[in-house]
Amino acid sequence: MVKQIAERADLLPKLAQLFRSRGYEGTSLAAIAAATGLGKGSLYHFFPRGKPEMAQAVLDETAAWFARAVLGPLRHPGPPRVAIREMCRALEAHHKGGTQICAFALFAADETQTLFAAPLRMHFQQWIEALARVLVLAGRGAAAARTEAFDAVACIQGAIILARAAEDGRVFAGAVARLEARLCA
Amino acid sequence: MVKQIAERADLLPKLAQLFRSRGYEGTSLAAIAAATGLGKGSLYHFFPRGKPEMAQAVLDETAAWFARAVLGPLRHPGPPRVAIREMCRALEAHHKGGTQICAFALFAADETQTLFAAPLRMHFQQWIEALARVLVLAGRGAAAARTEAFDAVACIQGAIILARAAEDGRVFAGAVARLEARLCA
DNA sequence: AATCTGTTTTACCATTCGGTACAGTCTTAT
DNA sequence: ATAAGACTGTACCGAATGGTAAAACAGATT
Repeated sequence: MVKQIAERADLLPKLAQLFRSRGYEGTSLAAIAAATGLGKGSLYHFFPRGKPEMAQAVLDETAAWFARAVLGPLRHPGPPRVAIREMCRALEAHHKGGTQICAFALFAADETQTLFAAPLRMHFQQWIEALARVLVLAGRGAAAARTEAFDAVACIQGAIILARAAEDGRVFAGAVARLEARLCA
Repeated sequence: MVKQIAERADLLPKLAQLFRSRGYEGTSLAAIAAATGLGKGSLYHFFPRGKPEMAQAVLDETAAWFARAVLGPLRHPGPPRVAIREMCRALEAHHKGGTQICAFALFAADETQTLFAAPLRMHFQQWIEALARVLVLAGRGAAAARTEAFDAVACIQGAIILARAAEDGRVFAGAVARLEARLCA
């Protein structure tokens, strides 16, 4: 086995940061090459199908993180408030005060990329369902739990947008704190 | 005065639709020319400074609509629940079941367009403040009204994202209905 | 030393990008 | 009638786009 000087996985964080801060269309291969220090040829060695494959890889990695850091605690048996707390901590860390937009929300806004539609729908659906189940464990009725879970996820996504517009990271932390209190009530 | 065959204002709806569905970077002049039926030369007649001016015009028009249809009722003296109802009806109509993203949210996600940062910040700030004032009239304390107004706006923005991801307009209508009930409680 | 494999570099391609130049066509005022 | 101004279509520009081809390089294996 030949030692890999650079690995695909090493590029993903920088790729994710680029896409999340400038959008899919707004991120050029030249910008990616500059940010990673690799030529376009090298990029195509790791992602033979180009930019769409890079975006897909970012989405896959984000989905993996999300399954581990959010869905995991939510689905794990245990006190509801612990699961909710872990979800909130993970979100705060991932979005860094709301300055980093959700990669899924980014592609949800862009309807030209219909190839991402299915994973997107699944992502939010799984999130809402897992959170609703926790809320049922916390004593809510089935229907109320589902609507409350939807509103909670919506509130998170909206708070990221508002935090970016306000250019103030504290508003995101505040929104998450209020959400946690509301869900644990 | 020479009669204007086409007016700038006539182009704005199509421009808004393009930007809102494909993003700023994702909307090319060729696409705009095709959608409007005008050549690039004609477009530059109405918008001498090109694409940024077109986006600015869309933002301005959206801001005008928003001031009329949302801020107006919120600031008008009258029963709080009437103001809230008018806001919700206006949002439902404007976003057409969540299929049409908020033009402001669109540019909030894209940090490359820093020239839109100030209007963006003002837009959401004014909205939250106006709604908070209505909630104070409805009996809330000042601090609670402000956080509740923030969460309400965040919930709206997030619901649009979720509605687009789910490709189901009903979820947006449901979220707005729940919001109205919550605010009027 | 020669080979092999994975990686990087460089140069290049066709297309599209935002934007410009300008000739020409309308409509209206004089 | 004619001049002036409002508008339109076409052709074009340099730069940047996403993407490709292949030579060159490095490290391990033989």
